[in-house]
Amino acid sequence: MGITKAAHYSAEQNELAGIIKALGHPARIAIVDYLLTVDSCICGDIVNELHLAQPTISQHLKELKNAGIIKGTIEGNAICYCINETAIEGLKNYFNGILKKLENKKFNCC
Amino acid sequence: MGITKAAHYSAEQNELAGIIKALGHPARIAIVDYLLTVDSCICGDIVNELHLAQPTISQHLKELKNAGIIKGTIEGNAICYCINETAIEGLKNYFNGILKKLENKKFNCC
DNA sequence: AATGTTTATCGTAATATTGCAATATAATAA
DNA sequence: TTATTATATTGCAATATTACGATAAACATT
Repeated sequence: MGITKAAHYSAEQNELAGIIKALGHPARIAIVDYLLTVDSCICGDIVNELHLAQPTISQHLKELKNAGIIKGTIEGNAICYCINETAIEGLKNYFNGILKKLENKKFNCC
Repeated sequence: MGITKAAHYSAEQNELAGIIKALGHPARIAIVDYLLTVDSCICGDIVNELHLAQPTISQHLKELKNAGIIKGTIEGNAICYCINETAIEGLKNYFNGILKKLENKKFNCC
């Protein structure tokens, strides 16, 4: 990013943008896709699934975790990552809220 | 962004990440917020609302438009921007789909 | 035609992101 | 203890994003 002026926006706008930004990369969409397909969630095999080096995956996982989109717990040697349902619900509600506001608008002219 | 390897992901993943990324900035969240509050959508006053210079706003509007999140039509001298309901529905459906998949998963252990 | 108004584009500086090799850390296995 | 395995961190090069001043383009008004 460049020089984002976070101070100009509300806390809600900054937080929401942060969460959404975390999903705004195909690798991280792919990680979420993958977490949904596997029934176990010991997820070292993400490195084999995506064509990215292990440090790169680790970095993407960290960003998803910081944004609250995934949760991780230590499972002995490995780490268990899974999707944080609450965060996804929050995003669904945000977009649903936009749709409801659009219904109440007098003009959405374009 | 750095060196994103778009070729490694599916067309759906790339497209979705692009749309989501467009909303992953507080200024663009604020623009969407603002478009929802005004009943007219002649939107030159976005420049007064957000604390950003006119070229910066124009650039953000362009990105939102490229991503399909807003639509713009020429209204004489000015331009009328409004939210593209279809795109928002798509995003809502994506997150709703994740929630449904989570319900069907045997383990979401974390 | 000349002026003003509104939005877009260009060029560029400052900063952020992406990806990876090398290395570190932490737990397990031999 | 010494490997081995799994994940994280560091450091860096390549690239992308953000913001803005200057300017252009398009239309409206006088």
